[in-house]
Amino acid sequence: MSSPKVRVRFAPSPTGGLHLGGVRTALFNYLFAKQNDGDFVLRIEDTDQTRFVEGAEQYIMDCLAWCGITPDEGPHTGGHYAPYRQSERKSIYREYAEKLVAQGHAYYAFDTPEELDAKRKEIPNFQYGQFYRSEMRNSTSLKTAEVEHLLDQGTPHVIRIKVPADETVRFHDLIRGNVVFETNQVDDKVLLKADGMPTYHLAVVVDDYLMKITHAFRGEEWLPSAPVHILLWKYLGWAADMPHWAHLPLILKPDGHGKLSKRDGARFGFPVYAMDWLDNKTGELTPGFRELGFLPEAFLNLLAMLGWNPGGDQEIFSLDELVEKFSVERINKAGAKFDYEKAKWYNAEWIKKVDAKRLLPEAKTILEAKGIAVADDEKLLKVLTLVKDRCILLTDIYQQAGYFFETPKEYDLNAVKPKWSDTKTDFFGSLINQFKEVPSFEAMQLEIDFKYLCEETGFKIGDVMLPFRIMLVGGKFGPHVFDIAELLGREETIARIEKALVAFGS
RNA sequence: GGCCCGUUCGUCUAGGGGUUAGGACGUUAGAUUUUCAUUCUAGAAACAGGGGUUCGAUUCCCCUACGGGCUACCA
Repeated sequence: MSSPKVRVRFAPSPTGGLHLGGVRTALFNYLFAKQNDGDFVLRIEDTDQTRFVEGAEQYIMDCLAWCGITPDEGPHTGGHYAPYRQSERKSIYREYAEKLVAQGHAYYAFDTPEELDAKRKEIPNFQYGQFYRSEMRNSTSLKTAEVEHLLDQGTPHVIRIKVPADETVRFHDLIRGNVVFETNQVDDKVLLKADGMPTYHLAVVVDDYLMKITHAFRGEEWLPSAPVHILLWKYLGWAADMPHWAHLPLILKPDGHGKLSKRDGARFGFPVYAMDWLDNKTGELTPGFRELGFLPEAFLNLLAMLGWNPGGDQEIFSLDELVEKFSVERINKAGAKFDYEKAKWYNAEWIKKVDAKRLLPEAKTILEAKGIAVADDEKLLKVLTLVKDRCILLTDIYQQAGYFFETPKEYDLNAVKPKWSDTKTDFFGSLINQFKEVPSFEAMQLEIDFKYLCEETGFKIGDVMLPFRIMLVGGKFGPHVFDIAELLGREETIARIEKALVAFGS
């Protein structure tokens, strides 16, 4: 019998922005699926109605689309296993929970939140499980008649798994090897909440089964609850179909204290979310990698290298290469601290690597945001070719390319004024005349003429080169001056010299 | 506290019973670029500690320490 088609899922909760770790989980799922000609499923885990955030689901879709790892099935795409939102699957879960109760693997519990709180205060290290189960109000401790009465009255209740005593749960993790838990340490997790919604624990098992998921990649934070899931797979009679587990190492804060969270962005000065996230309630904007100027290629690349590597010296990988080279065996066990400096390096490498044409849409957006409307794509393309290697973030395009489309508003006068003189004014006057007559306005020719004029007037090239740059650019940066002049064209170059002469002379 | 997972330069990591422990980011120094960035060259920088096993452990085993995760009618 051949093994079933590989199917993986990315199952986020729509509770806000999608952070780094989430995208990496999605990426690893995607890589594994595509490498094995499998399906990548998006499932929205919106079973907690108190944490549901409007717009978060669309945001997640947009993030995946931006990254280029779009799901084969999902709430927007559809698929054979729809619906893909757990809230829309609500009616499915009760049946399985009740089945577990009937089999004695789960039970009704009537404890109120207040009662649970009290118990937790009273008993240190309280666990709702075999040791205290009998002290609580549930169908294992109450008389059958009383349970029926409570049920008939519609008393709010949950269904909890009945974790057995003195058993050992063993399972194989693709990343960690054999993992062992003693059931005595596992508590009776709630499976079905009082509002009729399943908890993650029930929903993930039922849906993974129903959706024929073969491999489950998720964060390491889920490792402690894995025994509950394993038990559920067994009790539901689906053990043979249980997916292979792979618990991914966490992405940690740069200072190594805890897993990376949304708040760390502001604290360390880097983005944590994939894209800008606007909290409609507080109006708070959490910046994203996309808006800060990251290329999705770079974002994915750096994420992939956080916890995985193919073994060689190569560090730059396209998505296709990642799909080809990815292997679960080479995922690390230890958590990785996020390093923003290295993240920026990946981005700079990708900007260099990518064709200028690829940058066109982003460049236009960035320039337009600064009030520069680019009509001439050809010119922008030439400009980008000239300056893209000098950009670390896409947003650097404004500084590096803006002056090609806009006369400098300010000049770095400190770099010129102290050494300015009337003779320099004369020099540039002559330069204007020369530029007016140059037959073809090309960088090479301009440079030759410029140098010739220097010789003629007795200026050292260095003395007039920098002022010339500042006239055209505004500051001490940018590619070769004569390349800039050529692109600016005769008219604009001369206009800028004339304008700057006024500023420098005053 | 309990349980689980982990531990190679500051960071991401390669390696693996005998190696000058390799690469990358960052950092330092120099070269190039008559601006800045790039680029190039060189340098500093690591096997958490203690016990075993072994002729030999950074590598295998155990313990300790440290780090992380979980411990909700959140995921």
